[in-house]
Amino acid sequence: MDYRSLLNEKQYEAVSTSSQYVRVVAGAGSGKTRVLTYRIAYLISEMGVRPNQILAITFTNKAAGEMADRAAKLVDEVLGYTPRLNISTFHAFCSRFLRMEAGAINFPTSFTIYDEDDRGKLLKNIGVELGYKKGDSFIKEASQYIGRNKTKGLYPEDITIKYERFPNEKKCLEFYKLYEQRKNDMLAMDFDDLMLRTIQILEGSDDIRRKWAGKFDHVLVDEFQDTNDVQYKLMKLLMRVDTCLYVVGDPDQTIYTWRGANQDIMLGLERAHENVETIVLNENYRSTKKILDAANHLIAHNKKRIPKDLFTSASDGDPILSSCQPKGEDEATWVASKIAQISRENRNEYGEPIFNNIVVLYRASYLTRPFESAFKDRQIPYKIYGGVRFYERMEVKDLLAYFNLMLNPKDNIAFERIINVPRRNIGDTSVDRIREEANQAGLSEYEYLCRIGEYMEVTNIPTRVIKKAAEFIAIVEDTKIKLAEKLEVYSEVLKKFVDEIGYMDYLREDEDPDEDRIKNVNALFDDINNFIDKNPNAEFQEYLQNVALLSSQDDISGGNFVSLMTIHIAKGLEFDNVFIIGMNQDVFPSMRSLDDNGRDGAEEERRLAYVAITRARKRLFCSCNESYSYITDSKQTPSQFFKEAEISLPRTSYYSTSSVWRSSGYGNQSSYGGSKPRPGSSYFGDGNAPDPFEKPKPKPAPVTTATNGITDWKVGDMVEHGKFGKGKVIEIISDKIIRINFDNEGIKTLLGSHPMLNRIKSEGGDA
DNA sequence: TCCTCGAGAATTTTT
DNA sequence: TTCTCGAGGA
Repeated sequence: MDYRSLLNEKQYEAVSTSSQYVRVVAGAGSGKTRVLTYRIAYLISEMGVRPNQILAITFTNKAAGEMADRAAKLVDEVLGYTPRLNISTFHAFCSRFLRMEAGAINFPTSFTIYDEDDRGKLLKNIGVELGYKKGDSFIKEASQYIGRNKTKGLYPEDITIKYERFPNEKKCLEFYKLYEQRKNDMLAMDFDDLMLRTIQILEGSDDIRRKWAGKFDHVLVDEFQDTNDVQYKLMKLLMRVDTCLYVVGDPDQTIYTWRGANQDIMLGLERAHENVETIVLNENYRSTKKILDAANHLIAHNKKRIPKDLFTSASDGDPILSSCQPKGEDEATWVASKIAQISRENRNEYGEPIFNNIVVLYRASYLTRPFESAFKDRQIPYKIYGGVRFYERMEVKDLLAYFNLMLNPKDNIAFERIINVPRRNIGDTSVDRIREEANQAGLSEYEYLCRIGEYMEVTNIPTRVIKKAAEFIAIVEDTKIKLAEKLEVYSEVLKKFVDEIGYMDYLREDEDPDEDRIKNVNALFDDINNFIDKNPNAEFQEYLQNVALLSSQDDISGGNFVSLMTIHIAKGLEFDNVFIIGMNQDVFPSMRSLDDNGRDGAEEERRLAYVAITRARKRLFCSCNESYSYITDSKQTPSQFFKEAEISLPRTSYYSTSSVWRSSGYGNQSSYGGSKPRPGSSYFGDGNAPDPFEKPKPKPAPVTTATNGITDWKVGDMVEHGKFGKGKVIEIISDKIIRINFDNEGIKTLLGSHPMLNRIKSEGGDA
C-alpha cells in the first residue's frame, strides 16, 4: 500500500516513524483517527509486527470497534488476511483481564459490574443502614468522597486520617469501608474497581505482570489528553523497557478533568521517557475557515496551553449564525426553523429531507426539553443520546437484574430491584427485614430466602412473603439449570422465564403509550442472540459484563434524524451542521464548574466550547435565551463565549434591555431564517396530531452469519442433535432461531448454528 | 402494602 | 418546571 499518497506529509511522518516513544499532538479535525488507524496497519504491513502484539486503547467502545474495522480492512488490502486486533477501552480491557486473572486476589472471575445507578442504590442502602434518611445530604457527601478517592486510586486501607480536613471526613471513611465491604460480599465491582483491581493484580504478582507485559510490543492510546493518573499507571504496568508507546491527543480538548483527566501526563511525557518524538498535526480538514477562526479566537483566551493555531486551506464558508431569543421555547423555535430549512435544501435521492447531518449540542441534558416539543411540532425527527440509554431503560434493567441474579445470587442490588417487580406484595418493610436477617445470617438476600427453612425459628418475615418468594425462587432455579445445560437458545430460555414470572403481563398492564417497553424487551433478546451468535464460546456472564460497559456513544447508529447530545458525548464526532444551544452565562460556562474550580474550571469550560465548535464541518449556529433562571434568580444573559469566539449576537429580542452585543459582523444575521419565529406557536398541526416520526428504536445489530453450523434451515429438514437425538424442523423463527420437534424430547427452540446440530436430510432431498 | 397527594428541592459533564 | 420523598388513608 502506498501510505505516502494516502496521507499528507505530517500524517505520513506520524504513521511511519520508528521512534520508541511518540506523541502526536493532533488538533481538532486534523485526521487524528486516520493517523492512528493507519499506524496500526503500518506496523503490521510494513514493520512486520504481529497483530496480537499491538494493544490500542480508545475512549469509547464504538471508537474501538470502528478503529478495529478500518485497520483490519487496511491490513487485509495489503496482506490478504483480516487480523484480530486488541482495541478496546481501558475499562473493557480490564474487564477482560479480570475475567482471566481475578483469582489472583481471590475474586471470582464471574464478578458483576455495577454501573452508576447500581452504585447509587448501594450507597443509599448503606446510608439507611447507618441510620441516615434516604435523602440525607451526608449520603451525597460520602458518595462524592468515595468517588474522589477512587479516581485517585485510593482504597479505604490506603487512607489514614490524622486530623479531619473537613467536618465529616472520618464518617466518610467509615462509609467508604462499608461500601467496599458490601460490594465485595456481593462479588461486584464498580467502574473504578475494574481499573484498580487490575493494577493491584499486576503490582502484586511479577509472574502475571511479566506475562501481560510480554504480550504487547506496541501500546497505542487515543484521546491521550483525557487519560487520568490511574489509567496511566495501568499503562505503564503493561509496558516493558522496550515496549513502544504511541499516544495521540489534543490538550485543547481535555474535557474530563472532573473525572481525573490530567493533561500534564501528555504535556510532560518527555519527563517520563527519554527521546520522545513529538509530531504536531495542525492542518484542519474538517471545518470552514470561519468556523475555525471562531474556535481559534476562543481557545486563545486560555492561559494554560501550548499555543497551536489550527489552519485550513478551506474556503470561508457560510457565516456563523447566532440568536438570542426571549424564552427557551423561542430559542427552540429558531433552531427548529433553521433545521427545517437545512433539511429542505438537502434531500436524498427520493426527494426526502435529510436530517442526519445535523446535531444539536448542549452543556447539560435538562436544556433539551423545549427542543423536543419544538421538533415534535414541526415533525422533525430527532434522537437524544445520553439521556436514558437503551440499557438503562427500566424494563431492560429489570431483566438484566434478573439475569445477573441468576449468575450471581449474591447480588443484593439486583435482588432488591426485582423482588417486587412484578408485584409480589413484598414491600419495603419486608425487604428491610430480609436485608437485616440475611446480614445477620451472613448470607446474601437471595441465598437467605433460599435457605429460609433453616431459619424458621428466628425469622420475622411473614409466611405470605416466604411463600411468594419460594415460588419465585423455584422459577429462577429451574431456569438456571436450563441455562447451564446450554442446549436451548439462551434467549428462548430467558424469554420463557420472563413469561413465567409474569413480567410481560406486568408490562402490558402498565401500558404507557409513549414507551415501547415490550419492543425494548424484544430488542434485548435480539441483542442477546446477536452476542451469542458473534461469540459462540462466550459465557453469558460476558454479555452482562459487556453491557455494563457500554456508553452513550455506543448506541449512536445511523438513521435519518437530528441528533441531540451533550458536548461530552460529541467528542470525536463531526457533523455538517452544528447547533450549540443554551449558550447562556452560568449555564455554559457552567456556574458550578466556575465555583468549584475557579480559573481551571473556566478554562475547561472553554475547551468544551472549543470541542463543540470544532465538531462543525460546514455551518455553525449558536443560540441563547433570556428567560428567567431558577438558579441565579434573575434573567439569563448571553455567554461570554460569544465575545471570546468573536461571534456577533444580533439583537433579535424585543424584551432585551441590556444587549451589549454588536449587531453587525458576519453578514446579515436574520436573512437566513426567513420569517421571524412566532413565540408560542408552531407551524404545523395543533400539537395533538399523532407524531408521524416514531422515536427511532435501538436498531438490532446487523445480522451476522454464524461462524460455524448451518444457517439455511428449511421447514421439514431432518436433524440430528448430539443430545436430543433425531427430529424435524417445524418452524423458522428468525434467520438464526429454529424450532425442532424431536422424536424423544418434544419441541425445542434452538440456535440454528448450534454445533451439536446436524442436518441429516434436507427438505425434499439429501443433505 | 399500595396509592395519592402536597410540599419542597434542585438543575453538569460519564467510562 | 419537574422530580422525589414522606405522610396519611384505603
